[in-house]
Amino acid sequence: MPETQSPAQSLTRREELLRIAAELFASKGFRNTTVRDIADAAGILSGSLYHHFDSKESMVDEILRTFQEELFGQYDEILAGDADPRAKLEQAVRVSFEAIDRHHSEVAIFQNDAAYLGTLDGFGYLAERHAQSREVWMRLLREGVAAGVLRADLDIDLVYRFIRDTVWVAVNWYRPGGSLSAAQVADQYVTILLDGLGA
Amino acid sequence: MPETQSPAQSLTRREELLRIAAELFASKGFRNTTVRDIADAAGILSGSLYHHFDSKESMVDEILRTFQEELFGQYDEILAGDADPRAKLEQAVRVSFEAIDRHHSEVAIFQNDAAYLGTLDGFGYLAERHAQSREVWMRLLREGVAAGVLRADLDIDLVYRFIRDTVWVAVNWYRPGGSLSAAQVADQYVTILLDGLGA
DNA sequence: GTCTATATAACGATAGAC
DNA sequence: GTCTATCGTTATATAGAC
Repeated sequence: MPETQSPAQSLTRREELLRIAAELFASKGFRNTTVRDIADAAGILSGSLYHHFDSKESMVDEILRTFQEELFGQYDEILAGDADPRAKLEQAVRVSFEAIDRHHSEVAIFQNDAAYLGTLDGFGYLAERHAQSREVWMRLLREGVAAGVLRADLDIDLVYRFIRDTVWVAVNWYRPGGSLSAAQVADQYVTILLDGLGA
Repeated sequence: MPETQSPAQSLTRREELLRIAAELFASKGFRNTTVRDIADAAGILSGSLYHHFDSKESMVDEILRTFQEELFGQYDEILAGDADPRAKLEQAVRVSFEAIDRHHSEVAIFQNDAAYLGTLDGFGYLAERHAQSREVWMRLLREGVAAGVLRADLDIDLVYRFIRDTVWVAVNWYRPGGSLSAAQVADQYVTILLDGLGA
């Protein structure tokens, strides 16, 4: 029925183009991906992309906003839960690796291009999300120290950066569907973080 | 003496331009830094840069080669030393943070742009150095497990990636001359890695 | 929804004057 | 060693035909 395309079909085409763009942004970087790259991968010409999106920037904007709404919803659930401090830290690490597994492209774009994108108009929410993420982890760490399950002799800001970097940078080598599952990686990371490498 | 410029003076000007370029590559990324950006920062016009260098790529090539020769020389010294396995791991972490402190731009370029640069002709040594770095850390870890100072129940490849990522990604927030010295950061990272965060 | 065709700007790099 | 001037290419984005 070419005359009466459903909204669902339009949405599907739009989402398909966003998925293609996200994979290219993730693997080559936002600046290093041209609209011609995206159009080629989609089997159309570059000009045709502008029927669906206003600009290249609006594409990455939509990709990142959708992903971050889901991720921070999960962090909020952990904070609101009634698990003990050590379990909450473990949950936060696991949720992060699940995000790397299920939204690999989006995490890679956020990890590798957020610094540049944050300088553009309309991307101020990236800095807000960054601050929000810091608050989540810092609160988990402070609760852990207060409860006596985390050692108190370390610089807590440095510990935050250690965990944040360690978790998110894994997107650059972790491959969904590979030999190690996200849960397996998360288990070992939690072990190293909380118990250390020492025998 | 304008007629008889010494080699030292030419070298100084060349090194000054490389330093300016390295800072821009590090803060904005290689692809996102134009030759006009470099020339502007140096107070000359873009065409004048080509009196000193063949291309933008040859500039970053010279920056990375010089840095890596020094860094891997230090790793080799650690491997050849007679310290115990745990001390060698500590030394490797400290040497890495000293590199972040004293060669901040170079480390940032290697951390952020090596994946792209490695695809270019003439940059095959980046992959070689990457493999060499892996061998250094894997050898240190295997010796640690064999000596019984490191726990043996973890995936050693995953531990390698954990340490590598954790150490080098710190270049994105560490600032030379800031409130935390490289040695202080290295001390706390070694503590977290070997002893863990658990109380 | 895609194509043809093109506007406009920025890019890396070059040639020759000074 | 730098400047003037510009070439050739590629980038994002647009206008209108189909």
